[in-house]
Amino acid sequence: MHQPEHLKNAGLKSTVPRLKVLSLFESGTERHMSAEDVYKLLLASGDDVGLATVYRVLTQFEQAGLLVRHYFEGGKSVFELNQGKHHDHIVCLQCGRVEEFYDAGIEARQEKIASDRGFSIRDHALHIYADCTKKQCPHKV
Amino acid sequence: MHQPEHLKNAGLKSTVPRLKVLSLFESGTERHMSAEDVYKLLLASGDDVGLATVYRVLTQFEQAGLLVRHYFEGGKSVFELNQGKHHDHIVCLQCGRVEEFYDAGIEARQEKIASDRGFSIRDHALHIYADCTKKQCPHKV
DNA sequence: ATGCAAATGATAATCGTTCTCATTTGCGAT
DNA sequence: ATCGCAAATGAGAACGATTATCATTTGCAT
Repeated sequence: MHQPEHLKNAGLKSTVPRLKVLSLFESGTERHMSAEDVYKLLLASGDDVGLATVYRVLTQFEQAGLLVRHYFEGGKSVFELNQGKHHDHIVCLQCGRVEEFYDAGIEARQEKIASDRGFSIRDHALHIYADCTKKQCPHKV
Repeated sequence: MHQPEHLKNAGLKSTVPRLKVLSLFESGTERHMSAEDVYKLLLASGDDVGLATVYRVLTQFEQAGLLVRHYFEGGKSVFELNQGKHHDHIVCLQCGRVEEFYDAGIEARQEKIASDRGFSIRDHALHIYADCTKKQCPHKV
């Protein structure tokens, strides 16, 4: 069990709600979760943390670099464990499933485009919205 | 004056609020505007349309293909005239300025990535968030 | 064990957006 | 022109996601 170290390293004291949220992400049950998702999953497993706390903790984890926040279409933001390596996303419009990808060529071209125009990139988001043509895509997640 | 034709072609009857919103976009004052931006600019120029109407009209124009909607970070959506040619965006984090770009190589790679994984692209959004290094970037727009 | 700053949770508040519904308007038929 | 009515509007309520408030609880250094 190394979660407390993660929190300590991030300058956050290890409290019950923070440990629960972190281990939910580390459990790998769902890689991409909204605040609502986290809240409901915790409730379902008998741990009751307040919704406000979930929001606070997610934001703190994002600032601490433990989680990455994504703004997908539809308004609500989604979080995932920060595993160091940047990647982009394909979101299935049918089932909401999120798949990750990385393409060095795309990354390189973005850098060139930005610098050609006098910008220095701080962040970027490439979201592909698509229909997955596989049959394991029946329902909304 | 050809706005009424645009509306007619889109199957929308030409009403005062719709014409005002459309000509605001066509005036080129601001290329990218949120509902709030449109509402305030119209009020400022003496035309008072209701906020609800602005939202409705923007959504209708999007559905009719007259406008394109973008979901940038920060939650609120932003609209721009649909000029047929797809492009992506660089958003300056300092001044909020939005610059457009198109890169055939990036487009092609996206297609390949998606089809390799069994997805068919319906839409995509590539947003680069950056600092523009030029001096004409003093303030928040 | 003790104290206190930091964290929590219930609730109110906020923000962008959509809905409701009574009133107004565009426009085809007269 | 003008009548009639479906469609559109506007004011305000409602809504969903998120943030702020604040009294109570908790982690943890002493």
